[in-house]
Amino acid sequence: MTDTTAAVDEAPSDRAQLLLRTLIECYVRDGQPVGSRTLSRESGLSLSSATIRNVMADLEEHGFVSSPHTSAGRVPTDKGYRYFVNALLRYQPPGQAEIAELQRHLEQRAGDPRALVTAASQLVSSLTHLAGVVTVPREAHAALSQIEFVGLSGNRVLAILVVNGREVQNRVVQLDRHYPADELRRAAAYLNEQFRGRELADVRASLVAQLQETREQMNRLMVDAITLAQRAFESQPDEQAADMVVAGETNLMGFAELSNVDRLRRLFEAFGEKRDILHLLDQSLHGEGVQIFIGHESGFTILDDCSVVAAPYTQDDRVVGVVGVIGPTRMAYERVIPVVDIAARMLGSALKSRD
Amino acid sequence: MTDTTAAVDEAPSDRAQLLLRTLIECYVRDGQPVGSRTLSRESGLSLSSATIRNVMADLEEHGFVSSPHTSAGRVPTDKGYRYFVNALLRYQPPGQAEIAELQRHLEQRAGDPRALVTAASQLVSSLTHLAGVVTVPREAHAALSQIEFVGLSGNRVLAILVVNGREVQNRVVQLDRHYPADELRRAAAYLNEQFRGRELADVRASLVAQLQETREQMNRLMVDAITLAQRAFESQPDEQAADMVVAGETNLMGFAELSNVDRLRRLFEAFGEKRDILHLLDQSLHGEGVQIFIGHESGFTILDDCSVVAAPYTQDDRVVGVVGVIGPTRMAYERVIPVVDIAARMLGSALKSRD
DNA sequence: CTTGACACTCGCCAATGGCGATTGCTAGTT
DNA sequence: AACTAGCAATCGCCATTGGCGAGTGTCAAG
Repeated sequence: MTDTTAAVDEAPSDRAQLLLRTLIECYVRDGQPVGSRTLSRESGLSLSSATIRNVMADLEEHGFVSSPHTSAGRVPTDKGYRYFVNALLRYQPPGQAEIAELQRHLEQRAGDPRALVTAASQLVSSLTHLAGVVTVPREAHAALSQIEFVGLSGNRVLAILVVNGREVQNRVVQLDRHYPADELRRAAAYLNEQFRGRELADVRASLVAQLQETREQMNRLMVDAITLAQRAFESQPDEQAADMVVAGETNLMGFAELSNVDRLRRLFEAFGEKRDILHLLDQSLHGEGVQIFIGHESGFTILDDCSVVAAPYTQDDRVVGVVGVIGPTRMAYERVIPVVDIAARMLGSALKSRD
Repeated sequence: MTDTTAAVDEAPSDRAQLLLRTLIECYVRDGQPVGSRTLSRESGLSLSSATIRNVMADLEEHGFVSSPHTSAGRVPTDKGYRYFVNALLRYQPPGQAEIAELQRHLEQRAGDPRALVTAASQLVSSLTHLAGVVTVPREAHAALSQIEFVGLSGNRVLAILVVNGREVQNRVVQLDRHYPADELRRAAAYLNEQFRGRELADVRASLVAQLQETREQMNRLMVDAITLAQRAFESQPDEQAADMVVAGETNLMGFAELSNVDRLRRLFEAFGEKRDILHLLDQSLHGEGVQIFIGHESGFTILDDCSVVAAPYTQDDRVVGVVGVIGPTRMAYERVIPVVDIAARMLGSALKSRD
């Protein structure tokens, strides 16, 4: 323990760091365990393979690499990747052409959040050759621009909410009596005057309060109008439930480490059920900047050989969702991370409500 | 050629038919080539394996079965399946419980075509353990119940079309001048009075005609109203583009014959691109009842070891879409076909506009 | 027409052994 | 003290081998 090399545990020497980086770069490139000979060739250091073997033994002892079996080079562990990502990574941002393409595709869908999210998912997927995952924006910041009612058959009323000046939401409400057209119009006019520009959640709260208040005054018409509105607001649209858009899942087939059909199946089922993945992405929602879950760090065994790179994106300076990619642990982090980062920023600015 | 058995080419004897049926049933059940011994046990006939071998040789000569290699039983060919489906099939309809479940899930989504289609896709998928595919209904039969306009910011107007008394469509139209609220209201009132109950396509045609007519009278207000309406109708909503909903694709992983990751990948990419599959399903649209494409019959090499079972479904006696499943050629046709048939009927009746 | 018998074919599987890549260790070199 | 060359040992990979079993085609006898 009193070694002159001061192996302070956890902190590899400069040389070991360089070798770890080279090893990971080779392994990500070739997908095969990296031996000491290869490393001595590719590291740039002029060291013999024997020396490198010693270093590798240290790295293995500290848990940064491991050998699948006796006579097969070394492979990075999750801990190795983690150290690499935290300390050794040399980012390699996408070229101008790719950024321009990203920009172009997003710009031309400005105004339609759903289309934007789909495009963002496809774009990060195609730029990284991994699976793209983007959660749909939360409507946390939803200012009511306008509300209208349209009577349907059978005591049903269609409520149309225009939110943030551009997004339209429909909700069909089943009522217990028929509301004639002019009553609907008056109710809408009242609500528009009263609540225009306020947050949806805010509006809902006010409605409850007003209903209480007005009911005591026994003003029948008002009570009905407010009841109607309240019904419209309480029926949370289904799409409101947290959701996400996945793109390019098929990119994940063909990675040797996921070629186990059974594992692949469970992974795809996780994409389909969305629940676990959404839960994971939620964690990035509260963080800042790009976040990375390597292998077991995600906490879901389905993602054991996968990493998730995710970044929150904003709408008008408020975090409303996450854009990310899912791929094998062995991914080109130096290229993936900048792509996700940029995509999240661009999605944010494309979502900005500007009127 | 002057054989006493009168092998009139193409028409196997009764005994051969029975054996072909047994062979296919065994093969579908076990997934392994079926030998003469197994067949003599399972066919019910009291024939020795030697006799059966002779029959199999005939069947092979006529192309109904083939042997993967010398000493491995026989496997049905596409032609064998085709004959089986056309002539030998003993349908095995789903039980009451399953039908009730189907009914229940569809009923409770009545009125929301998109949800119905999704549910139908999931249901056929889970009942057959294959991939479910359902095209979204064409809006061929779309009677206008009501139209309303809501002014948005920046000269944009939201047109709300209520169709078939229950379905709601939104279209945002960008106009070249601002339309005040009362003008929008008057335009809507006019259109409702004029066109309520007519087909959308019909309405569109009338609008063009009227525009011509009215323009000559130089009635500015009318022209603007009709122009507005026309804009609303011409902007075909994107969702109108033929689309489909796939469910349970992951069921296809795990079938030995598709376990080739590369083939699986291309199959999944075909699901994602939708184009080819939609094209195939379109063919069922014009047919009647359940239609079956076995192996190469689909014409798409991606589906070479797959069969597609599809049936058109109607809305108010008009064919508007197709419900189907995609699975390996080796599927339990006797169970799958009735399920698809029933699902298509039920989807049709759940879609019926009833007001 | 059917059947039992027989020779033959061929995939599957497990055992085998050589090859090559890589490692840990040790003794020697700088 | 750090590095290196050399060496024995390990182990996966791969092709070969041979035995086993399932199945086939054929043929003569019933």
